[in-house]
Amino acid sequence: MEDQKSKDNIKPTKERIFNVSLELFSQKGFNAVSVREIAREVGIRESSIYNHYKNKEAILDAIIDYFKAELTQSGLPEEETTKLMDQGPEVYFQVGSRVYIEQINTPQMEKIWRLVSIETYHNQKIREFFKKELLEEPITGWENVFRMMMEKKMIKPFNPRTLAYEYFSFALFLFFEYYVLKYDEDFDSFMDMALERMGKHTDFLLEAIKI
Amino acid sequence: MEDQKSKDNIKPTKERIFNVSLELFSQKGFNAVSVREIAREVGIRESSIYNHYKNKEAILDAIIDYFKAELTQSGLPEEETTKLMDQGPEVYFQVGSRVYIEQINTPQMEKIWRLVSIETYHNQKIREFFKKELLEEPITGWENVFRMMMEKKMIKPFNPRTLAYEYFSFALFLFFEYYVLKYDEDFDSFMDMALERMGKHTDFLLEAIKI
DNA sequence: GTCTATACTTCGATAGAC
DNA sequence: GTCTATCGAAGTATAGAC
Repeated sequence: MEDQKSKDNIKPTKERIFNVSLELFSQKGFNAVSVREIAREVGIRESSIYNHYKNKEAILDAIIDYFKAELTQSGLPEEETTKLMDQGPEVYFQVGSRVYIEQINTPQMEKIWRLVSIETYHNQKIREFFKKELLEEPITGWENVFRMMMEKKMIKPFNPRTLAYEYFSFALFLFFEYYVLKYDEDFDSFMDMALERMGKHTDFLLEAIKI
Repeated sequence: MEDQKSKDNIKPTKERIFNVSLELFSQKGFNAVSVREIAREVGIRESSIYNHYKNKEAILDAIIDYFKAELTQSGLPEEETTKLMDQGPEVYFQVGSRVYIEQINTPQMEKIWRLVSIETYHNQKIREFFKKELLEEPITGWENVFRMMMEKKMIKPFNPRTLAYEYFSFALFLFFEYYVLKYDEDFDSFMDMALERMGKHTDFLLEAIKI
């Protein structure tokens, strides 16, 4: 099997610019990476970058677009969700969140998660994306899950939106703690850590609300 | 009463540099503010800045030091804490968190909270500060609170650290949502929003653990 | 599509007169 | 302690030869 370098070298230049930029942006942040540095790492002159992307911002836009597309196609089919829930809330949280997390945590996506985390404030496009796709959309999704569980008499009656926040804010906290505060430390991956701690969190929440 | 501008003009230049820098850093982030811009806003030339601070980084250091000092002296006295807790967990959470939040939310401090939020990743000093003072120290503090409540048989037995995370991660989530995602929107202040939503969160948590 | 060369801008910081 | 003047470094981006 070829190593990463030789595999990258036969890829089109535009794709190599994309990969190198993502790697550097996710490590240092957008502003801290220069076009010169990207070009050096790709192995071309900086002027050649502009044959593939209009400017530096356009590279970031391409990364965000890629991220959006990956997220959009990662949802579970409706019928799978219903089938899973019929096995009870415990199974739903254990299996459901594992499947979901695995889908959105490829090595490529890990870098983009990191980039989104560290640039959420500095870049308006990323901020809007975060608010919509990583906050509002999941909260509404979990609100619906809790409402369904209530209708199926699996859990006690609560305000489903309150439950959604109780559940999901902890996930966002883990996300922030891992990607922003502790990225330099020696975790294996976000997934291993998150799954274990989300398990404890879910146990606590379920104990409080299940019938 | 004098307006802010004339009050600022009679202050020492060093203090005016501090205030202007804090204002600008908290709005745009450290890197996005130039020494020229600070000087212009203060009303002096940029070379004069260096008579008061060694360099741009030193201004940021001064702000962080000020922030640390304010936080250190804002704790409640031990006896007050105990007295409050003896009135039951509901009172403790309602009154205790209100007093605490009020102490650390002066207009000056709001700007620093914001600055810390948006520069946590980009600046190593701020990141270490965040991890220690705004994450580990409060978590340990709340862990002790829950342990005391358990010893006083006010709440059911749980892992106190788990409870600390259940309680405090929601606060950090609100903090992040307000200072990073929604700062440009029309909230009155973090406090009004946070107190109301922390109330709901605390009600839910207490319902789950109280005896 | 890549190269060399360079324009243009902005930045942090310093020297030295007053 | 403030000013004028200026330096050197680094950044984005473009023109034009090959």
